[in-house]
Amino acid sequence: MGGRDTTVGMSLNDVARMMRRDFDRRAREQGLSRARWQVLWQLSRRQGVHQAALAEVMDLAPISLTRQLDQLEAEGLVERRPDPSDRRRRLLFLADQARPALERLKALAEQTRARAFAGLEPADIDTLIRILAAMRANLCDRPDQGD
Amino acid sequence: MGGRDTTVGMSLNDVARMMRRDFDRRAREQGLSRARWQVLWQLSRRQGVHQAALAEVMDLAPISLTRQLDQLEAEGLVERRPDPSDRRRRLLFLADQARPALERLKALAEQTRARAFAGLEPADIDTLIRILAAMRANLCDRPDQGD
DNA sequence: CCAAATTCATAAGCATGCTTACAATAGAAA
DNA sequence: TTTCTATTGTAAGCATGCTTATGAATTTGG
Repeated sequence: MGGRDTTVGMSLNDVARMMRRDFDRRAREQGLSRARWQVLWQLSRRQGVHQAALAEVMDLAPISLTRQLDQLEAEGLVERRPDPSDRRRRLLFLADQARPALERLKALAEQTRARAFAGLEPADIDTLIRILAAMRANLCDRPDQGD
Repeated sequence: MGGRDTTVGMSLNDVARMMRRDFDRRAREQGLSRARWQVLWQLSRRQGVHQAALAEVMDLAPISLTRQLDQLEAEGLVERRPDPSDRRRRLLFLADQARPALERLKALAEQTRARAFAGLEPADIDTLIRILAAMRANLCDRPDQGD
């Protein structure tokens, strides 16, 4: 059937989903979804980016980010300011008010990580990192490959 | 920053997303999305399951599966028959008409797999399989862990 | 400098997942 | 048997991603 290798991809997907789900379950009690937390997390280290650049970094369609930002701005967790040098742009800033939630969620991510990697040798984790980096390089851009 | 390990989880998620995206791009030209293809694929090896069981296997909420099946049934790719022994249930069958598409999509999945794992040693792939299995076991069920 | 092409943010509308709620049915308890 | 409980499939409505389209602003070519 040749399905074994195909199954690796599925397993990868499964495990990624299980990690997301574990984190979501924790984050939910904090009133922040993963999607929203990731915006805050990226923003915390890129104060002043404009939306298109942040969408690029997050590998999200700009419109998808727009909607998250609408919500986060309405809740006072994010601030959008006009860019004086380009009136199309809006520059993004993390509101100080978002910091505590950000820290809480970071701790939750650590819990999920700890659970997922429990019992694995550091060497295994290093190997995983190396494999994932190679796979990422293989899959980057160039939409015409595969055989 | 302590962020390195958290980043492994993110990388895993990223790579899984990149694989999904690569496959989606290929599958799109066939008129079948990943979500729909996965239903057919699972069904092909589980003829006659009922919906709740299939949802369980696919780790999907039953209602999510219901909608896919509505569509697939309307297109003649899936057949729903009443279960004579339980009138609540509807048993699922893959229509013969779905076989060719299924085979095509399986080939596409193989292309994505080949691209993702290009240049990796078989030993690395085995390691990846082992690590993913361990992680899966770590993350299975039991919603109260993590520290 | 002006017209054309590009970029930015956003809207409209679809796809697919979820939670919650419900009616029909099956099974267990009495 | 009758009643209570659990299971099955589904509806309604939300969350979050996407594609495609659009207006405003910028950049580029001439």
